Amino acid sequence: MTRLREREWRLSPQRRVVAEVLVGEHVHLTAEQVHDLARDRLPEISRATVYNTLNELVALGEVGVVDIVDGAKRYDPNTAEAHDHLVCETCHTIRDVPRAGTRPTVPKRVRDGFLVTGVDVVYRGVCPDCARRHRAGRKR
Amino acid sequence: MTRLREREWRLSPQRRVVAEVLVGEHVHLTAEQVHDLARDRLPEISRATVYNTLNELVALGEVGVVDIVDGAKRYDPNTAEAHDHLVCETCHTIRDVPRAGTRPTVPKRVRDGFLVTGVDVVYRGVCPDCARRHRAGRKR
DNA sequence: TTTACTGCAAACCGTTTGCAGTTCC
DNA sequence: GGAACTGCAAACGGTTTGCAGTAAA
Repeated sequence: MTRLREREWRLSPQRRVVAEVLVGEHVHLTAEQVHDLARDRLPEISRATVYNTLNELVALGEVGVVDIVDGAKRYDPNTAEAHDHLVCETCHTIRDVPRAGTRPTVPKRVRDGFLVTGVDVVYRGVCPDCARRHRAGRKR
Repeated sequence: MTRLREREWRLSPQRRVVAEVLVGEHVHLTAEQVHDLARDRLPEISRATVYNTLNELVALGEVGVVDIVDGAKRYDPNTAEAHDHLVCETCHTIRDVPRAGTRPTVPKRVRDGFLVTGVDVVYRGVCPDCARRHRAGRKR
């Protein structure tokens, strides 16, 4: 992540911190979460700079945007391998799902001149934690 | 659409108009578009009422929400048969895609206690009109 | 008559933008 | 030194909400 950028980018403390916050597996932070985490390391960083930096990282292809739940975009540093998402309808956490087997396709009759360039698959459900909490709730 | 509702709902001119606007095939209107069309028939109808009514129709299961492009939710009256969506990245129009063949599933290892209740598939690409316009643009 | 719905306007949330000041190269 | 970046605050687009008034049953 760091390497590539040094060739394209003016490196500022703010940008470094935003990039660092996004390192990891199964990371799908909202802009606000990124801002909070970034402020832990660099208290003066502004919301505008976080948004600007996130948009630049997206434009550079360094992070992806996941916009499948509750209004707020999530930023996903895993652009290396294509993957789908499994989202909990209750707590809105997201789990990455590696792609396996055949991908769904649009039947020829329906496609009809439409150039299809990609497919997004989103699985929805209830995560183990929320399922447990829900069971506990009923019992009480 | 009308029938079911009469058992659940207080029927007002505003609500009737919103419901009527949403009748049809391949209908994926934004709230604002619904408001505009509704005003053609009932000029005094307010934005708030349109939003309230749309939310009620969604809660009743009479219409679905499609939230896959450019910030604004689309309202989809086709809840009878499950279908996927094909969206043009350029003009943001949406085409319904009937489901055929097998649906993608989450590998057991990844699922791991997560209860999966649904899968959304979104195909992205360029519609014939936009592709044509794009070609014309290059030629010029 | 009563309860539920409407319209208005203000509030809201996530995000973007204009601008003056600052920093990186 | 100059272009590029930052922070602030205001503006934005889509959506929701509080409230006083109105209308469906």
